[in-house]
Amino acid sequence: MHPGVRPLSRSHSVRGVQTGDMAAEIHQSVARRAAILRIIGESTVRNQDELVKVLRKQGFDATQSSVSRDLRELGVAKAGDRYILPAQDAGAANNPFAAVAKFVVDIKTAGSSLTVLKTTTGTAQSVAVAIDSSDWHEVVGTISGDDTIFIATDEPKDQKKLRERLRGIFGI
Amino acid sequence: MHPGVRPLSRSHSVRGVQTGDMAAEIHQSVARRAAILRIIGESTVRNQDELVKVLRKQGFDATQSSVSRDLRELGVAKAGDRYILPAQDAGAANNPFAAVAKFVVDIKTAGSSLTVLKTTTGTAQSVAVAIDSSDWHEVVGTISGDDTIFIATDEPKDQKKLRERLRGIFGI
DNA sequence: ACAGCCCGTGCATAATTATGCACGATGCAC
DNA sequence: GTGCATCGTGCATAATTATGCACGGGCTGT
Repeated sequence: MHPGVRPLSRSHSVRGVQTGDMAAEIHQSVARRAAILRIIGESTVRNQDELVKVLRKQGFDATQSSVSRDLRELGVAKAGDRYILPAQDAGAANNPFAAVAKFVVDIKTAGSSLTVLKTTTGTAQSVAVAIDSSDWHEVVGTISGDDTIFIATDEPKDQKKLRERLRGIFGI
Repeated sequence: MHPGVRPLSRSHSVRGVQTGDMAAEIHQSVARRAAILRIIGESTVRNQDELVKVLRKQGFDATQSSVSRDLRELGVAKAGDRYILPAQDAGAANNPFAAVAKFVVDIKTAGSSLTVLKTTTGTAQSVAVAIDSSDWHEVVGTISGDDTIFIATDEPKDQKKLRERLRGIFGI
């Protein structure tokens, strides 16, 4: 057993959570950044100290410096006295998933190399094109049918990384 | 004569300027704010001191504090290391065609009621969903296969109108 | 076991931005 | 003319944000 597996096991036993939450714990800053986007989208945030406090209420401990780095990484802007989310208009223009994300209904894995997406009928190909155009280096290949897409990755960590990314994109 | 008029007269006699420039002089901050928007739109501005310098080169004398107030008033945002203009186009965020337009390869008509779209393989359904979501009142109904979409309209003028609109959207 | 690499983080503080205060200019009413 | 209100401005500095540095954790290879 690798030492890295132990926190995983402890987390499992204390919280009784499922695999999805354990993955979220491994990628702490990923979860925190998602929370930041949500907080800013839902309320007015005027400065980083305020954001630090709101994050703490949601279980994230981070200092102003980490938050500054997060905001920079996320492309969040400050207009006058409040933070605003990255412009969705420009993002949508370059975001291949903007109009096809809604077609994805489920994400599963098969073994350690295959990720399976279920879509609404007849839309798999469009979603697959968006995935292909993203050129993720973890992805070895994709194949799509009518409502199902298979995405092959090499190592287990690649599959895990891909799954987290897809969850973020499709909100599943 | 009011004492306040004297500097104006002196300015006129010394510079030989015209009414336009006198108006610009009266509304100094209005012109400066327009210049700020132009500068930010044309180049990368990283901090307010830099903007003060560029403004000075264009004939505007203002300190960092005035510029800060201008930017606040103009709704200019700072994202990471640069200033960005206020979002001009929120409409694109709601554009259902943003990511599927590229799938359409041809537009034809059949008779006076049918418009036929050809798409890349497997993507017709996604494009049809975007068309349905637009709720154009000229459209009676749509049906899609793998790479073909039929759009029914009632009168010839409706078909013509639809075709022009689709040409505009898909650039064909 | 170790060393090396990479990444995220907090601390301290440099850099940047915002703002309180006082002032000058302008317009208006008397 | 004066007095008052409003506005924009600069100066000084408070508030906010960004970043250099050191550290710890995780991962990989030997």
